[in-house]
Amino acid sequence: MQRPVRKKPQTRIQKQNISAILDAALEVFSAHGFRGSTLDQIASEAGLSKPNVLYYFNGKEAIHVALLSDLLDTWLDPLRAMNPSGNARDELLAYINRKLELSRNFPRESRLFANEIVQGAPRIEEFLKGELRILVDEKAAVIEQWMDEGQIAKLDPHHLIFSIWALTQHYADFEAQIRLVRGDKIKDSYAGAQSFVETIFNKILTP
Amino acid sequence: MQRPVRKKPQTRIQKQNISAILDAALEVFSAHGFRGSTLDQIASEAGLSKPNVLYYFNGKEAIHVALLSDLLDTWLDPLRAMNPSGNARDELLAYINRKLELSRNFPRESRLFANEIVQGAPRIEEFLKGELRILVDEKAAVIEQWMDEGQIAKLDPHHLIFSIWALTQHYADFEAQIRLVRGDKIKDSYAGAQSFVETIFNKILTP
DNA sequence: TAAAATTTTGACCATCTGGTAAATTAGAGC
DNA sequence: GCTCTAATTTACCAGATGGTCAAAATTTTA
Repeated sequence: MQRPVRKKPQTRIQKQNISAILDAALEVFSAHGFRGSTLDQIASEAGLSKPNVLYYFNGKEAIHVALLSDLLDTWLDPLRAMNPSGNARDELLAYINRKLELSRNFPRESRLFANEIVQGAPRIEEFLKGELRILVDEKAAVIEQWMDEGQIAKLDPHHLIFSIWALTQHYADFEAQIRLVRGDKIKDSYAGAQSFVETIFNKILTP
Repeated sequence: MQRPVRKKPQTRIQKQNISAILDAALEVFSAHGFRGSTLDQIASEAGLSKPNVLYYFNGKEAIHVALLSDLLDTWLDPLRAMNPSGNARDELLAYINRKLELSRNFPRESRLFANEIVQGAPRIEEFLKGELRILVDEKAAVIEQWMDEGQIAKLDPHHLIFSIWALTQHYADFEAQIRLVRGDKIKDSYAGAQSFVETIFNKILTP
């Protein structure tokens, strides 16, 4: 009678359905937020019945938690990859590009995250003031070091990081606004975004 | 038997209650999104009973629409106020400061807007591709003119506007993230924000 | 102050939603 | 094929939620 819940996928059907549910849930949660999403929507999107979905997860909350856990893990990677002993400008621009790529390739994940934050981050508070904060403080110190060495312009390193987040995530999180304001003029809004963001950060970082 | 619905407030009680409801709804909607908010929450926050709230508005949707209408109107003002015959850098920096002030003074309104956009802007699509788009295109042309005159650096004017939105709204919309990442170190996160944003846009705009 | 109009309330609904239990079906291993 | 387990479905339920209605209370007006 042991449910597959909270055990790593074993059978092929489990792997397949759990991944279908998570993908469906990402679609739905990122578009409507946690409370705005229903199990019926997720089930239907996954091509399963509601009770069948609940056979694989202990509840709506559990699906959401599973999604966020997966996400938060990869969310830190781009910042973590910034190398303190590398060249300041190169490292920062590479970080910016990694963030922009993340927004381009995983817009649903970005919006899932955005939904959480806009609504006060009730479910990821611990992550933000724990892991993320430690990493940010650490990298801010690195950036400050680079500034002291004169490699890049002197700015508030925390605000610099925030500005990178703001600009890169904006293209995923506010995609609807950009698309509607620009109309059908532009196919891939990231094309221009990439070169624009690179240009302005080059200016920003120049001492 | 005529309900006060959709008539401009007349009696003192109407004025008072309608404004209490809108304020409560702003609080609740901006924190939980449309579907995440309940009439009970709004009623309780407004200090009224649910049927009493529905005496003043034709339903949950109507309250939301009323809020957004009020908001969208003022949302355009800062951009609209940009004077084509003024000095480019001064006008842009003034615009940036107006947007930042709006985020600082009306964070709930900003988050209400953000919630809408992140979730695909279902209720303000017409506004975005109508009024907003026209205004943006118009102002983008002005900015391009300034660039051609050599007053400021040549950049994609649309992306420049998006970057201003991204940076200024970030402080309101992602306030939770900033607060939790920075911890209790900082009292007013806007203090640093204002000078940071001004600094980097000065660099960005320099030819 | 009495009549008329406005405001508020309490009791109620229909529907939606997250979730459960038991029974049924499909699949894997032998 | 047979058995045991995994997977799926059908039928439900309890609580939440948006909304209604008529009666009661309050305010305004004459």
